Amino acid sequence: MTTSEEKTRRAELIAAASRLFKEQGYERTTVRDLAQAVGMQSGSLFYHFRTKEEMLVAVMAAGVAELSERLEEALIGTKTPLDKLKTLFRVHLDTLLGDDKGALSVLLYEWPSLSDKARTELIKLRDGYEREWQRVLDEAAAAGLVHHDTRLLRKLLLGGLHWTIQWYKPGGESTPAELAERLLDLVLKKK
Amino acid sequence: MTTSEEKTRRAELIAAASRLFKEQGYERTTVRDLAQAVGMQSGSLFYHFRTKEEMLVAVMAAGVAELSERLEEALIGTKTPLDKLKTLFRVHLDTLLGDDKGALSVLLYEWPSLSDKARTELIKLRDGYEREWQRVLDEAAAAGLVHHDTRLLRKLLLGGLHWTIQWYKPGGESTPAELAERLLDLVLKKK
DNA sequence: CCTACCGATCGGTAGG
DNA sequence: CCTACCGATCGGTAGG
Repeated sequence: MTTSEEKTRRAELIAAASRLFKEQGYERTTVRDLAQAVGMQSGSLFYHFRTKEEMLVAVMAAGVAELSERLEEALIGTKTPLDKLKTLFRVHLDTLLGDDKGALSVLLYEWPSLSDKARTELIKLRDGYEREWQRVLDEAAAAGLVHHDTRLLRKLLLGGLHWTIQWYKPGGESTPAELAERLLDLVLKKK
Repeated sequence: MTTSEEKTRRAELIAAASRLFKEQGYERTTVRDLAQAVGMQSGSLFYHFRTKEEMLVAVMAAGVAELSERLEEALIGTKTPLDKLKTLFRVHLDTLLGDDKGALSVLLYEWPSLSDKARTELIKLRDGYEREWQRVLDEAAAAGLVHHDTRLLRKLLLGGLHWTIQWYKPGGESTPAELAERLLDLVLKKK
């Protein structure tokens, strides 16, 4: 079926765009780069996406969707507030530093390239993920595990985790999972 | 004297570039934008700077220099480890969120636009600032104020502080100085 | 510092 | 999805 082939091709383009946008940045990636990465002519891109920006939106939406799904799934098996807290950190860093194809890092760092309309749309999706963080942090604070100013704590922690991609080197002293544990330890009031 | 006039003009260009690079990003700012901001023709820019990238380097170098000077100056009047810790947070957020013309935020977010050569040069300057953070954190840890894993703590905190510019809104519930205090409180083991 | 300009490249389109 | 192309814009330069 043509439709399913088109979906596959579209998915390939999103995967390639994730990688290229992460490596080179959105602005420095040309439509010719993108087309070449999947073996088509640059004009053919616009059969799948109306504009280059639409590709960015697709990448970012895929990034937040994957992250939210992973977190939701990982939280299912958890019981204690501490378990949930650990899961928050681990899923975030595994996705950002580990097996992610780049969509999450594009989501974090390419906001300035979005139009106002697209930004508004994506903020809604991102807020869903942050609300999940807020819920888990509130529960942890109620259990005395972390500081009670959970809204600010959420911002500090997410910022700190987002920033790991600026300095983390794979194959170094810590895996993403180990790093998650060490970072959590920095803000834990008791164990 | 022509020389001092040239210096003034160069400083004006760096100030304009700081503002424009912060507002629009380096890639989306054109040499025509930059020239217009100081009232000259676009070709005339290249009398002051050899390339557009040289302007970015100048902005980033100015950003880290100002930040380091501010911190050094502010630390002079401090005595206790807690005082020094507070100064660390306050200077960083005052500069980033307050009166800064934009150079610091450009410094933080435009690394991917640099050539390898320029990046190496700027890393050295930035490392000086981070070493100062490390010293203060080590002293605070020795006094039992913060977690002993100060290297990772430094990364978490600097990341968290850098990220504030993504969500902080001037005129909101906290001034940069108040925010600094609240954030420090999140990682303080005792007071 | 201006004038006048250039080659390269960009995102995107028409027609098939 | 390709071919062939376009107008706009980009960073940068030569000559004064």
